[in-house]
Amino acid sequence: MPRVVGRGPGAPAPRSADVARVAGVSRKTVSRVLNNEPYVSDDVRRRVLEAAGELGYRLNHAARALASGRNRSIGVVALGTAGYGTASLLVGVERAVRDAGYALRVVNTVDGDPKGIAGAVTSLMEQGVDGVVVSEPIVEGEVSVRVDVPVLFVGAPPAFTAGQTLTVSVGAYALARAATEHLLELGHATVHHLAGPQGWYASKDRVEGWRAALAARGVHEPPVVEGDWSPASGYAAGRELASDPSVTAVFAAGDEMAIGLIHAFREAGRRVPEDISVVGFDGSPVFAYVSPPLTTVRQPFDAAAREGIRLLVHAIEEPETELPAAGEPPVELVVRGSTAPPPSHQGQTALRTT
Amino acid sequence: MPRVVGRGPGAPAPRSADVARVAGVSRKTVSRVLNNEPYVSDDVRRRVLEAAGELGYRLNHAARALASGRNRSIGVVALGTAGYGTASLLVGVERAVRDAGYALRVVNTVDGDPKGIAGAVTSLMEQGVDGVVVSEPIVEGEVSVRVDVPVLFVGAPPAFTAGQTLTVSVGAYALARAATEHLLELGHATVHHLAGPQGWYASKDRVEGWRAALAARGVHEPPVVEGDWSPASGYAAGRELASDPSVTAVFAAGDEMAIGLIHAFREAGRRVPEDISVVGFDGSPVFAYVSPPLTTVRQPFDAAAREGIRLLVHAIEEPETELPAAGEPPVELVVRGSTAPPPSHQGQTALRTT
DNA sequence: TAAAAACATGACCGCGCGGTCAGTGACCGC
DNA sequence: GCGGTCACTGACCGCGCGGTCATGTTTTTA
Repeated sequence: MPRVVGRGPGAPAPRSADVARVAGVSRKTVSRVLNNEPYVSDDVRRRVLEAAGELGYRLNHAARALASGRNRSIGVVALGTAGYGTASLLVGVERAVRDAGYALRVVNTVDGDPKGIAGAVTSLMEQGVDGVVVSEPIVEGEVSVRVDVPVLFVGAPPAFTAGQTLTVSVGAYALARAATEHLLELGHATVHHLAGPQGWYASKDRVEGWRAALAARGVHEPPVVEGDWSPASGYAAGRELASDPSVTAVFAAGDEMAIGLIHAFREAGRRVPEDISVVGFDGSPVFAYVSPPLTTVRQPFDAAAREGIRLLVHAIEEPETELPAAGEPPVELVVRGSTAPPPSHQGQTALRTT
Repeated sequence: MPRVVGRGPGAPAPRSADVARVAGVSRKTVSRVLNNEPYVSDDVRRRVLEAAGELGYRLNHAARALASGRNRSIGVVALGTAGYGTASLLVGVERAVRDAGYALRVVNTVDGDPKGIAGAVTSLMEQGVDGVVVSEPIVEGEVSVRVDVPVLFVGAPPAFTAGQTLTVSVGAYALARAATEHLLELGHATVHHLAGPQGWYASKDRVEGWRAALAARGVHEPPVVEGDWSPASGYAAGRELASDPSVTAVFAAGDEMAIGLIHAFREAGRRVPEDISVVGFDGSPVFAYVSPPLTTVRQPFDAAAREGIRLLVHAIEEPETELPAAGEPPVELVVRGSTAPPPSHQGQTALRTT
């Protein structure tokens, strides 16, 4: 059973001066050891660390931040939903931030509303962060925030005006294109697209990747259907699309929307994948275990988070030097059971047994 | 498009003294306004806030923390997975913490390993938090950490030894009992249980709720099958259980495990819910859209987070007074399509058409 | 009309660190 | 023996705020 040991009410927390006294060195030397500065012998370093351990000394980050002006912490503006995508990204960011030796502060926004983002960023600036991460799904609209630290936009196009702003791609364009091409290669005449909400960058990249794949084959581009990432919105879209017999393949901009879509198709008597193929977007592992198992493209959340934090930390610690270029992440298509050739190509496979 | 406006390199951030100068008041009065202390006229308050807005003044939390000893921030030890449960809880905690006027610091642990938790708590203490939340799924084992702030355990039994430790229930026992009773009421002779990993509190409560429901009806208790929360482990368990014809109802300790379970049953030719009923645990909305739609019990993440943070903030701000008692959250059973009477009761419903 | 409250000032301390500076040995190679 | 690098010491400043104290100045109340 986890046990929590209190310190006892009367004992004040030890300070670096206490450590110095116990180790028999000067306070400055303790500071050198704790900050890995040079000109400290191994023997003294060991003694200082021993004394710190003995006393249960913990560095006071607030005092350090005040004195040095550096906080060793990074703030993230996240979308306050429990979806697989946003949660994965947050987990990846936390790990990358931690590995870089920084602490993480989180502020959620209820939706991607620009005012909410501005407020969240302001709140983070007050808390004293050295850098800010704005997590993938952000909405268009003017957001003017005074920021004097580098800002990383995950999954946004690299087109911002002022300040130290960075972007890291999650490869959404390429993933959307790969998903669409997969369906075209199976023989579908065209591919419909169930997109995310208008104005979200996350939606836009996927629409463009889908569009590019269709254009490359000179295929007719059907109108985009719009959802809101929720399975319910996928279900609603599916009820519309099911009534159109020309629909044989749909690329959904999110796994959960794809699940709603498939449910609506089946309710309408359209089998998946025999009558209609569906590809999702994200790569949630659990949808390998539904029927049909969902074909999807995997977003490289961990890689994007690591790469993004690498850029951000570089911008924080060495603002002068050029930023190392970020490589595009690999495209990973996960073919499972929700995609197949269109009905017209299925004569020989004898799937019409119902 | 979001625009980020930098401050211009040469301008240092304004301080409270600058605000005081512009507003024509003393620095102490500015401090009073910002901390909502009494003895400030409305007129002065307004002038101070105007001056602050004009200068783009932002309070320096590090300096405040150093001077006052209070950080106005709460740390969370979370499980570093992207599952619906953990993500929902984190979102709920973030909102509750923010509403209480505190900032949130997050540290993930790779698994529920006690050493990891100890390290995470230490890291939070260094960062200077006024309270710590240890998120639901923690493992047994001695974890001795020096903590001098209140600690909230979410979903753990209220049995800790020292220090200011609080617990808040997510009602897992009652939910597990309700899930099991639902299956028994449908006429199943007994209910099997696919549990989470041994040693996790989250598992234990659910096992006990299930056991209590069986005992209350004097029903035989089959051996517990153990998974690791993943759909893959549910699938593996399902392959075992499917070979036993006496299995007609399973209560899984997580929605994702339930999904894996159902997949295995169907592969083995056992229909759900006609041959075997399955109930999950969590209430992820997306599983309303798979076939069969998953019957489950909804964990009150938001309510538990709010209640827990209320207790924690109370312990932080008024350590002397007694803690207000926490009410048990309501039990919410979501009956969907994965549960039905056992095969022996289905003669009249004509479901045997294959 | 006097006392008491409310409203505000200004000066100073200190929170626990990082940073700077001047200075001291001890060891090194030449 | 000389300068030079390394490994420290000790003293002091200041980061930006909260808190305390002594000292008013206005408004409200008895």
